[in-house]
Amino acid sequence: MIRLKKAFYSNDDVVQIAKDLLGKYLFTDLNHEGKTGGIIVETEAYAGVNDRASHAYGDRRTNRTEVMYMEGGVAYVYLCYGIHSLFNIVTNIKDVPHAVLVRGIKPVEGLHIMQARSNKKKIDDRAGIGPGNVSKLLGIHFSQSGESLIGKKIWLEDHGITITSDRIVAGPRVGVDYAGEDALLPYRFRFSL
DNA sequence: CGGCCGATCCACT
DNA sequence: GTGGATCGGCCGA
Repeated sequence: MIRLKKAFYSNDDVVQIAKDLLGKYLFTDLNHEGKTGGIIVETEAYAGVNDRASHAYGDRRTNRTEVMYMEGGVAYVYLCYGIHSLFNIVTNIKDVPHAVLVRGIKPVEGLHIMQARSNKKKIDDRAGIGPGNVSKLLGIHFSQSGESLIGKKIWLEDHGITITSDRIVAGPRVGVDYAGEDALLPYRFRFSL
């Protein structure tokens, strides 16, 4: 297994990164609660200032979105619907606000810890589907926006799983109807185990 | 300062 | 299939 390094995140093709992230392992080890993680099974790419679905559309620099303008390899986490923290992986170079939303994981590591964090009866392969659920199981909170993905709290690993393009299903992103034509872009990627 | 709304989830019908 | 929960961020005044 190899920890993903800076170079992986600094690539300028956010759509390619969103596809490459499928099959990678996402781990957290927060507040000494123990290591938790799973395999990324669904992602969405958000392509910066020209993407109407992105929070950074039109070069909107605010306190919240400033994290997306950091050099690739940090977490952009924000509150959605007043309840859910959504976890994104910031990519590209400094001042180019690209990001990939992690929409689903297959739980693998620290299942009992995830169980305690969730309201679910059982942590199965479906428990990590949905971006709100990803953060909930991993213990990620929007206050952790800006956290490095090269550190010891949140990180990604390559375990040699390769998802060939014929196994990847692409489609339009979820919940972005307001984005006009950009809502139709096939920037959502999934695969089945 | 007030009002609107969202990259969602879950319980309930 | 549907509607309620719930609150920070953004924008206009």
